[in-house]
Amino acid sequence: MRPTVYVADIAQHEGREVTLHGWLHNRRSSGKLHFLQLRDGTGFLQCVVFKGNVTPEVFHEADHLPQETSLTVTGTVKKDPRSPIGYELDVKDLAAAARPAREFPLGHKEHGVAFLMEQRHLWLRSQRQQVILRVRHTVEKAIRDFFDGRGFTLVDAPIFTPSACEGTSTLFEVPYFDLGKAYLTQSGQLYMEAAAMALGKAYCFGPTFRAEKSKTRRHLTEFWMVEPEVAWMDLEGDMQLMEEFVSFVVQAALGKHGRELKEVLERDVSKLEKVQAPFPRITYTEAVEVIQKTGHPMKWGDDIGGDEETLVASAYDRPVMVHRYPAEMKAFYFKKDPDDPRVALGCDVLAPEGYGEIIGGGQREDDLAVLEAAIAHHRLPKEAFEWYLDLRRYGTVPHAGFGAGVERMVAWICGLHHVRETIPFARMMERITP
RNA sequence: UCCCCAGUAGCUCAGUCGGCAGAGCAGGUGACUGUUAAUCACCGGGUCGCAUGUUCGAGUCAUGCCUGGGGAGCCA
Repeated sequence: MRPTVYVADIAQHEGREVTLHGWLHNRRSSGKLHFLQLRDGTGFLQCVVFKGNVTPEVFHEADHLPQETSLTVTGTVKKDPRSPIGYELDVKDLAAAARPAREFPLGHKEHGVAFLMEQRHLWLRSQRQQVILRVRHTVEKAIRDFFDGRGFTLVDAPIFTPSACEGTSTLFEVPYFDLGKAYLTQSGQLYMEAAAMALGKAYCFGPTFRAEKSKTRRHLTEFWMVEPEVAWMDLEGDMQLMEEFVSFVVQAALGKHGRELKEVLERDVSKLEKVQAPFPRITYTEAVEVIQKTGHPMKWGDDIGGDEETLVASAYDRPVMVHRYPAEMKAFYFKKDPDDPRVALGCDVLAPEGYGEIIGGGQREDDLAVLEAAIAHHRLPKEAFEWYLDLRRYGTVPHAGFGAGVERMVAWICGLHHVRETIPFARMMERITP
């Protein structure tokens, strides 16, 4: 095999004869010219087969190769203003490595969502899905870079857990030897609190599972979440961390994929350019007033649902931070506001353009007696939380953190209708294959 | 768990009042020296989701079921 040249590096080879490996993405013909669109994972390159430049056998084959044939092409790299990437390959020779055993199911016209999800393993080959997967990769790398650059330590949380972290959501149950039932994690937060008491600043980044029967564009049963936790941090510090985190990740994705977002995904990137800290902050109480002013029926104590989220978020051109929710609506571990015990020191970040909650977090209850009372109030089994209570028994400190959903962030950044396209193989209530 | 919608060719869909199963794309055979989802001509392609019922006759009407999609609740 000759050293492989990639489409992404094609400009370096102008005027030279090179060999590329890839797949036949599409093919057009115009008599004595065949146009082959070669896809190699790094980009798309038009290979021009002129009848006078190749053998009759090669010319005939070039007009009969099916879509997604794997092939090797040799030719001269030529500059051409008609090409979207500025270059074409003037083909001298080509050989099919493997013709498809049967017709490739995905054409270049429209397909329905259900069919595309059934063919997800093949759908990934489309330009659009390639861009989304690359943005996801960049988002995940930016997440790591952000925390690593601020002295956080990555601490992997367990996937098997003995019980619910929050006691509300439905969990996936699995048999666990002689110990009975285990559950797939729905949050690594409690473990990160333990890690923060050891390392000061810690975060976990991994899959999370929710067995809720949610059928919406914002839900998956298996999704990825990053959860930082910081000792000696209050809600104010936490909110500052949130806005700096979101800004960093969005700008990283924009910097690396701005052109693809614009050209392939048709994203209005000017809206992403505005995503710079600080973000607007309003209390839950203020949010309720904003919602009421729009004529939407709502009273203090009601949850902010999807419609209400959009009403609040659409008032700003940046993500909005809604803090100090009614304590009754939040999990047992949230610390109550000393100035108003009706509300918890929690904060949600709502993305603009109707993408909803991308972050949830806040300051944790650090007082042993108050936390014990909260566990009792929520009717949770105290035995299961003894280790968690130990964190308050041995040198308790104020601490805070949050959880950010990767798929919702990617969907927002890419401007997608549904989170299922942001994860390589989505797991949903009605789908577990491929 | 609840509400709404859809299921007809490989794919996307049309199918009127209940009366012979259709189109575009994809595939095949050709034409064309600049195509960008190329275009043009011709050809092949059907368990109308499943079951029961009404009817002389059901893709079409009724009931039930299955599958999928959208949303609510809940959440990231």
